[in-house]
Amino acid sequence: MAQTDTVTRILNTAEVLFAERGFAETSLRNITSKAKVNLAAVNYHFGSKKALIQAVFARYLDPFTERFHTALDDLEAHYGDRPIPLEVLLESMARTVLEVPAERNSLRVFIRLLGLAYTQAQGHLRRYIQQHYGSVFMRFSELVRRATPELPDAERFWRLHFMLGTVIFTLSGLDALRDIAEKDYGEQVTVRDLIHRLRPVVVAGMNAPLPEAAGASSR
Amino acid sequence: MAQTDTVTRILNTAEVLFAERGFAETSLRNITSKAKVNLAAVNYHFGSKKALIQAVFARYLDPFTERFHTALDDLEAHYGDRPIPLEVLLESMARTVLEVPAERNSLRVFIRLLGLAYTQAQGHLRRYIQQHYGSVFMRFSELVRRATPELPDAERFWRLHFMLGTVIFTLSGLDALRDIAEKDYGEQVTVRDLIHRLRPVVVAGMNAPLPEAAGASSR
Amino acid sequence: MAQTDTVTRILNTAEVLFAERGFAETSLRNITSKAKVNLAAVNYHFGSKKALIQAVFARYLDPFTERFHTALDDLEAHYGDRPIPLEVLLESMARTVLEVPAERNSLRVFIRLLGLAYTQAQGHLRRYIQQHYGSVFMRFSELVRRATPELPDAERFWRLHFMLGTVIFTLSGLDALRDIAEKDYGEQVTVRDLIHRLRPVVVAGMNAPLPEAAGASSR
Amino acid sequence: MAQTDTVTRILNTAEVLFAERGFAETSLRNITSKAKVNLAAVNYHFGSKKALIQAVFARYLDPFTERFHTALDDLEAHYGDRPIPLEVLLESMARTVLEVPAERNSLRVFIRLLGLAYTQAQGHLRRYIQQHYGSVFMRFSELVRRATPELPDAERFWRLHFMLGTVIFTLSGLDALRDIAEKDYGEQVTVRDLIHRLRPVVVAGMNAPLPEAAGASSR
DNA sequence: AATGAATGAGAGTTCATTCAT
DNA sequence: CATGAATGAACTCTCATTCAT
Repeated sequence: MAQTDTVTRILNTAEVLFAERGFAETSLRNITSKAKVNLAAVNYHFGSKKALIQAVFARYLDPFTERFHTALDDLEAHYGDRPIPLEVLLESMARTVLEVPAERNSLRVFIRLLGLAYTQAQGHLRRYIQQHYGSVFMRFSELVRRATPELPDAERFWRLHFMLGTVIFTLSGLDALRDIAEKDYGEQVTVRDLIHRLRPVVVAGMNAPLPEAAGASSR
Repeated sequence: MAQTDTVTRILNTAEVLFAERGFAETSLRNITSKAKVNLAAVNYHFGSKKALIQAVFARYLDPFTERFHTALDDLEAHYGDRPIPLEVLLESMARTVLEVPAERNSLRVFIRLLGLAYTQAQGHLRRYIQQHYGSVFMRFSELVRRATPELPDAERFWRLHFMLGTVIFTLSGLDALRDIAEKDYGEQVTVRDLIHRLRPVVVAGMNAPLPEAAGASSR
Repeated sequence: MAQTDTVTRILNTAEVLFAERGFAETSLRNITSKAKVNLAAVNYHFGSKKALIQAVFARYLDPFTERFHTALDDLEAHYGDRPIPLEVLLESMARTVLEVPAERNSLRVFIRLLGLAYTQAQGHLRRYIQQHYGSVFMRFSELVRRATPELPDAERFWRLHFMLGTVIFTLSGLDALRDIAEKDYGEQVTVRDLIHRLRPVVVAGMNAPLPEAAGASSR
Repeated sequence: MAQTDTVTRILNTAEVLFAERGFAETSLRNITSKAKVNLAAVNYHFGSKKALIQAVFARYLDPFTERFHTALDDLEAHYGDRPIPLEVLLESMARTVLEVPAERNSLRVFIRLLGLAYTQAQGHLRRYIQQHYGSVFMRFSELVRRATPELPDAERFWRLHFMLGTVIFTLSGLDALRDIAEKDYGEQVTVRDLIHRLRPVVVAGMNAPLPEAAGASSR
């Protein structure tokens, strides 16, 4: 058992390379040669490159989903019929996001992968994520709805995605930004620091005043 | 001159395909065949695929930079030594962003390209943008600094990028989101609507209270 | 014993797939997955793909050879020194061909396999068949020789193969032809019907007048 | 012009290898290395292996079809309303088959390819041939119908295919048979000799008496 | 007796780029 | 100024076979 088994080695290497360079730019040869594994092993164990990509995500999202459901169960048990405050919900989500990959010591990778999932043209991946993990997001959305009754539904929808963008975009582009920040402000920033910084911004964003009625909105 | 010349045809086609599928996923064959242009034409006119990508960006960013400088000149002339309010700065930027591609009728494409520039592993592109357009961003940053004197420098740096993330992420992932929004809330959303919605959120985010002192954070 | 044993399952599946798609186009994975058998089982039980192909043939040809020898024994016993008429010989062969796979309920598969053996580039198979089953064909040829004393030896040799071609080609390409025939003439044809139709044609072909002397033929 | 151009070199090599070993058993690497041509050239010029296979056929069938139509035109002009005798039709077809590839000095290859087209599992090829060359076969069939008015339509259909089988099977398996014939009967046989031998057999087969009514035709 | 894991070889295809014309 | 032809490299995937257990 001294040497990690092939499947794990592939997954570990793949997630790092995917996160660094994207899906299309990472070839199976890159992965297998770095993982010191036969080229055919990917197809043997996963079936295809697409399936490998999905497996990389599943390894993060499966435990995340499970824990997040549990966390929400606890919150609902505690608050009963009263709505759970927005801050608490966000806090709970953030904590779960931090916990899961912490064990694998690669939060950065996880976030970066999430970013890629949104921006890279991997339709199959978007479908996969929606199918397998859509329900937990729906549950969270519904709780957010109860926490922000004053927001029109459409507005809340968009703001959730605004905030999603804030988080994913920042964290997934972290490497480049971190270099600049370090040079200019002498700070060494971890993902945890950023999440700490993000919290008030996200809350303020969600609670921002409604835009004035669109009035003579052009074209 | 009846038929648009080769270079323009390539640029027009390339920007659409890049925006739709990303850089790596768009082959020169895709571009040249759709543009009805010889395969070798790209290398002939631009030298390489990388140079084509940069040219696509330059066609947007050159006029943008010029106009934005002008707009900032006007503002500075008007406000003199007084700091320009944050809302005004953001408003000015938004207007310029909207104006430039409006002439080419492809705001969506522009935004999507910006998103790709950040998330796709095109180091050369990031370098190119920083080299050619870094100065205008620096000027804008400095003005924001004066508009938000109470924010620590590092905090402002990060918040600016948070907000950049909000905007680019949302707008560049627009197509997918728009489908959902339309189905669920019966809204048909344009980029302009979204910018309208984004404004209060961005302002609130920038003005959010500072995070409580991080305590003995770090990883 | 309720579940058929591995070897038989492999043979059953292999013969069907080979007949449907040919040898090269049928992979061991196709066979083993459809047979619900381990991939390595083929190599374990048969040694190689070639050996499997031969085994598939042997399962038909061994009983065929045995019965055909018996049938010819009977005929020789009955006719003594007199030559056995051509029609009788053909009839006897046809009956044997029909009997053997009838038990396995897959005449079509058998014929199709025979066709493949001739047309697909499996040198090893041709050699195998010739080695193991050449003698019964020789015996049959000799009887045909006595039944058609007026034919020059070379002519008889070729005509036998002409007729072999007629039969194998028709029956092994049956599926495609059957579709056409059914559509155009509203007939639903079985292999038995075709053999019924083939008989007079084959006899007439064998008894056709000799070609006029080739004159100064050559290529 | 000293060295034949790439496309022709590919076609020449491909047709020989296909004829020798079949389609699936011949790799593009086989072809391009033997033709001393870059591997990518096949995809560049033909698009895919399938398209190459079709091109190989078209190079024979296009001139064949044209000439055969001309030959049938001549016959119809000569016979007017009277039916063209079966022997004349077959003779005309045989002559055309012999003429066309004679110029390319590779009748054997052509016939072998035809055999493969029927027996190898290349659905696309069967479709291609039917689409492009179905009409000339239909025209021929109709003339045969008028030449054999006493035959029921279905019977004629099947007999035509019987005879097709005779010819294609024999000629395409020629190499193996020729070896035997040469050893046993000291003959050296050319395709032309065989066609000479085939003629009376085919005619006799077409004119064979009808099979007795199927009576108690079993399953 | 049987199998999951692994492997080297080779398949067809696509790529950005180059070059002679 | 422009292009058809060509190319070497790299791609994902499938193959029959082997081997430790």
